[in-house]
Parts: sequence; structure tokens; C-alpha cells
Amino acid sequence: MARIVTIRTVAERAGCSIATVSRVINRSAPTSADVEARVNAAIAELGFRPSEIGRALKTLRTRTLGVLIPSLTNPVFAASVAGMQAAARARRHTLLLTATDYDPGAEAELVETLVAQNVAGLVLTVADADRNGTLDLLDAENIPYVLVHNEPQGEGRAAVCVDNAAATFALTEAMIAAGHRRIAYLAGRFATSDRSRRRYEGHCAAMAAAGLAASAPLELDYLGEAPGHAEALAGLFASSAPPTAALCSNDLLALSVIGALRDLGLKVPRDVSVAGFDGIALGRAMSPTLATVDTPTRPMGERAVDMLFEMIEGGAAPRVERLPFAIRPGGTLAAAPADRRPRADGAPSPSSAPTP
Amino acid sequence: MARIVTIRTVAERAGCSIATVSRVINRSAPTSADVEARVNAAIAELGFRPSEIGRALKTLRTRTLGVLIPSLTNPVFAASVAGMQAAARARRHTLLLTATDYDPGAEAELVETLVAQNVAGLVLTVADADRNGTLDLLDAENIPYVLVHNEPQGEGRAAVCVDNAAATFALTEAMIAAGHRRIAYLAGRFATSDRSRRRYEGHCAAMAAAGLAASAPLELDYLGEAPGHAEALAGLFASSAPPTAALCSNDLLALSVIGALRDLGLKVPRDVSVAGFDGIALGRAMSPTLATVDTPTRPMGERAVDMLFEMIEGGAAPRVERLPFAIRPGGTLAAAPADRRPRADGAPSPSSAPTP
DNA sequence: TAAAGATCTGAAAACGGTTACACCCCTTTG
DNA sequence: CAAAGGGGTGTAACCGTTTTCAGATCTTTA
Repeated sequence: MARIVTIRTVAERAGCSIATVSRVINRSAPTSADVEARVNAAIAELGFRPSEIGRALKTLRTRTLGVLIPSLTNPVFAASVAGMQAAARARRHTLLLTATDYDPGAEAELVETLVAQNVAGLVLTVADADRNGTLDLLDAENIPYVLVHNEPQGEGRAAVCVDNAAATFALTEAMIAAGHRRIAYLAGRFATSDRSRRRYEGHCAAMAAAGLAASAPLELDYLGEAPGHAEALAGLFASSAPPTAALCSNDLLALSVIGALRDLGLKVPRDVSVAGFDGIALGRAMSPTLATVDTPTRPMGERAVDMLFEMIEGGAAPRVERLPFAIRPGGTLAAAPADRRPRADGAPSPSSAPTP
Repeated sequence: MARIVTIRTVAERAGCSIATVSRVINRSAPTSADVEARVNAAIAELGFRPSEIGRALKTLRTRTLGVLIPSLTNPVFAASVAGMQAAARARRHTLLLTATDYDPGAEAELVETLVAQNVAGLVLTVADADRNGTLDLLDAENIPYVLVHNEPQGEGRAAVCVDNAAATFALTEAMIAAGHRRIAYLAGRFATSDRSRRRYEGHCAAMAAAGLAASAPLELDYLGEAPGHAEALAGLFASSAPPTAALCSNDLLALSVIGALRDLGLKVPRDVSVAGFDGIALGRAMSPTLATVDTPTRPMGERAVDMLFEMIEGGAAPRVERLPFAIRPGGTLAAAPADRRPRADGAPSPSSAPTP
């Protein structure tokens, strides 16, 4: 099965040496028009296609890029992989795709698998780019890679991302402008991830700028069928001064939180406003629409691959590239309700200003 | 860069031949406990990982599966690739992923690219599995492959799909039961694809069974930002006896159609009922929810890879496996409106029966 | 005690390409 | 006319594995 026709078969048919065939294929050295024609004819007749394996063994470099993401089920990563695929195809490369299923422990093994295949370079979305043994290893072995969605500190590592802190700052500002004072910050399982960290920093900065106290982040597991978010949130929202808004570190988590709030008998956005982060299509389609941060996921994948090639071919130095984002207003973020407990002066709460 | 440490380095360090190292790694022949320990120690110290390239060159078989899909942006394919990835990982294989971007002409070239990488097998979603030169070529070269989402005629080709005709039959029945008599059938760009064909057949069969005439399918391009569906649909719905329902050959198309109908001033489902096919998450989240056929996309990807391994390892014969589907009722499919034009006897239309 | 296994190991030949090197032949130049 | 140069080609080494084959050592059996 598979391929029986090799470069030797072609050489025989064309009446020349395998070296000449190779030269014709790769235009790596001048060849006479005569032999060139014979070789091309033989290739066409035999349906020959040079084995990438044989080629790779000699050059120790494949026309393949290794990709590692948490999960394809998350439309954010699916979109960025789609972008990578398009950019790679434009350069006649293919993607070797692996997914960790949100298990940071799987990262090392999967990256090793990819490296063992002699990929030309890697595009990775890891849990934490700041302290990551796998990335250290790649640095040491001088294997080119670009991070996507991660936002590492400093400029030592190549990455394509958005300015997570600035985005969450802006989103928090919008919430504050809508009159919210007690805002819960809900983080996904990746609470320890670099982007989660940057996002929370942005949130805290915005709260501080408004003279408000940020609450500690509540870590939730946003995967699986029945994550039991309702119970996790019950305590938070049963307090005497419950949050009037919940800022979720990503859209999928926001959807789950909205469902959990509904289970608790709370209406979104009447009782609680909710916002997410990422800008998935689902958020646009649902009702009310999801307030979130729109991020250019597909272009991020494209840019990551382009940057990777700049490093591979041009020896470009690694740098962090931040793509523009936009706050997307949505129906889930409304004016804060008037305080449920009567205030001392009995006046209506000033926090019921309309959404800007 | 990349790997400097080869099997030779390990052999040197362990004080044995490379053949013995290979034997220890693969347990392909008995080795003494002594040398085994030395080799394993050397491997660990050097951080050696055998090159898949070198291995593949000798065995002419990689631990890699080639995947070809139309697009990752469609959650249907993203989910099935996620399933493939999981199943492949369980067998220590990785996926080489390519996408056609809905261009059937790209199929041949991309499959060739995959084959040139000596993949162990292929998982494909093609436009048309019935007459497909690329598949003929794979058959001739005896390269194992499994189709997903395609529903080929006969049993000559391995495939994992749903019974498209039966599903559309059931969906059409539901529409008829809701009182719809004039149903438009809207197909995506893949109007000539095998699954589109089977789906339309099921629709026609259900219409015939109810003594109704099926309309010819209207082909729409459901990609891009502004597909201009509104204009395409304008003629159809401006007729004197416009359809009261639209059956769309997939969910993404259904979403686009709903938007186009809205642009035409028609309300869904008050004026027109709409149903899709696939069961994407978006359909559940939107309001009203999308009536559709729920298909097990992720399990389909898993099953396809498992089936592929059965063929590669066990030499299993190709067969078509149909996974179960379910009609998912949704708010976009409601009772047909009473006929707008008064009937001869002036009586109310009997078609306004409630949804079952 | 010699012959016949059973176990373990190493040398070397693949696998399918690329490429350094040598070579031939033809043209140009001193 | 000899030397130099260059275009076109072939030979063979090499890339990192696996695997065949033969050999070495040790144990068992006649």
C-alpha cells in the first residue's frame, strides 16, 4: 500500500540519475531543457510525489507546524486554529494539531510529541507562559514557537494576544458607569493562567481608579455538563449585600453563569448584570445578547503563524504583539438595580443610571 | 537547533550498539536487564526521544492521521475534529489537519499533501463521496480512509454519518404536522453534495407521503459576511402563495435565512417557520430556539477514527455506520399561519393546527 | 563431551530523499 | 594552443531509525 513509486522509479523512466530528478523538482541547480522535459513527463505519468519523510530526514525540517490548544470545542480556539490553517496553507505547510483538554499537565508530553515529528515550529496556547518548563525547554533547544492568547510578561517570548488588562479595565469601567459598585469576578478553571491573571489585574485597576474595592476572584470550573455553578454562586448571591454584576473571565463561563443565576431565581440583567470575554458568536445570537470583549481570534491565529515564519526564515526576535479589541455592549449588562435595602435617607439609589 | 541527540548518542553513552537501543525502546526483542538499565538511564539523562521521521522512513508509516474538512469555523466540523483528536490521542497518534474552505477543487491537492506525509490513514469530509476521483485514487493505492458527515451510496466506502434522508423525513413530517403545506427547501453551497442530496430525498419522500408537492431546492451561499440572501429569498416569498416554512439543509444556513427573512420584514415563526440540520449550540442559545436535527458530531469524529484503526490494524472491511439522530423542537417551528388570502368558502384555514 | 538449542548482541543494509564532490564536455580567453 | 571557466550530470555519502542476519555466550540434552 501507500507509495511504490520513488525518485528512483522516476530516474529510471526519465533515463537519468536520481540527483538530476531531485534538481528538476526543487530547481536547486540548472538542468537542460531536454532532461527537464523527460523528468517532468515521467513524474506526471507515474503520479510521483516526493515523500516528505525522505525529504525531512535529510533536511531535518518538515513543512509542518505543531499546534497545541486547550480544546477545539471552544470556538475561540477553533477560530484561531482556522486562522493558523489558512496562513500555513498560504506557505504550503500543514498543521499537526493536538489539544490538552484543559489539562496543563498534558502540555509537556504533547509538545514533545510534536517536536519528535521535527515540526518547523510551534504555535501554542498554554496555561501559563510565565513559568513554564516546556517553554524553557523549547528556548534551550532553540525551537521556534509563538504563543497565542497567552500574554507573557516581558518580551522574551513571542506571543499574539490582546491587552487583557486594558480590555478588562474598559469592561469594568463600563460596568461602573452603569452604576454597579459590587462586582463579582468569576474566573474559569485557568484561574492561574497568565491571561486570567492579566484580566483580573485590569479589573482591580479599574475598581481602584473608581475608588471601589475589588472582590477576590471566585474560581469556577466551566467545563462539563453539570458544573454545579449554581451552588458555587448561591453563597455569593445570598449575602446581605450581593453583587449586582458578575464579570466572567471568558464567554463560555459567562453562559454557564447566566444559566446558574437563572437556576437561583435571579434574572439577567434585571437582578444581576453579566459580561464575558472573547466575543464568541453565541453571545451575539442569544437573548439578551452577551456583553463582552470582542477579540480578533481568527486574525490572531493568522498573525501567529506569520510571526512564526518571520522567526524561522528571517530570524526575527521574539516579541509580544497585541491586537486591537473592542468592548461589545450587550443586553446582559444593564443599569444596576436600586439597592434592595432602603438607604438611610430613603432616596432612590443614584446607581440606576442608564447604560452608557 | 532541534535535536542533536540521536540513537547513536544513546548507544555510545550506554556502551552498546544502536540496534540494542532500538530493541530496548520498542521491546522488539529480549534484552538483558543490565543493558536495559544502562540504555534507559542514558535515554533519561540525554532527554532522548526517537525521531518520528527516522522511524517513519524505515517503516513507511507514521503515527499520524490526515484530516480534511471544509472549515473549522463551522462548529459541526470543529466538534467532530475534537472527537477525532481525542480518539487519536488515545492511540498515541496525532492529526495532520487541513481545510478546503468549502472549495471542492482543493480536495485533491490537500489529500495529496497528506498522503505525501505518509499518514497512517485519512479521515475526510468531502463534497461528494459518490463520484470522487480523489477517493478513487485512495482506493487504488489502498490507502485506508473513513468519511465523516458524508453518506455514500452502497457499502464500498467507509463512512460515519447519520441517516440524512430519515432525519429530513422526520423533520418534514413535523412541519407538516404543524400545518405547513408549502415548504421551501433551501440548500447550502454544497447543493451537489451527497448529504445535501440525501436530505432533499428525505424531504421529498415525506412530502409525497403526505400527498404534497415538494418544491425544487433553492441553492444559497451561506458563507461570507453579506451573502445577499434577502434578495435571493425575496422572489420566493413575494409570490402569491408564499411558503409558510423553510427547511434549511444545515443550521448555519438556517441562521442566515432567519436574518434574511427579518430583513424582508417577515417574522419567524409568526410568518415563516424555519428549521435547520446539525444541532449546533448556537441554535439552543438563540431566541427563539432553532428547530433542527440533533446529530452526534463529536462522537462521529471519535467513531471515525476508531473505525479507521479497525481498518488499519484489523483489516476491517469498509462499511457505512449511521449514528442516531433526534429531532430537536424549537421556537422557530410553529403552527402555520392561516392562509392570508381568503379561501373560496371564507372558512378559516385548517392548517393552523398547533405544533405537536 | 559434543551437539543442539536458547539468549543476547552487533554489523550492516535498507528506507527516500538531498547535496558535496568529481567529472565531462564545451566555450572562452591569454 | 593550453589553460581556465562554466553548464550539466552522475556517484556516493548522509540523515535516524528498524530489522535481518550472523555470531557469541551460556545452558540443556543425548
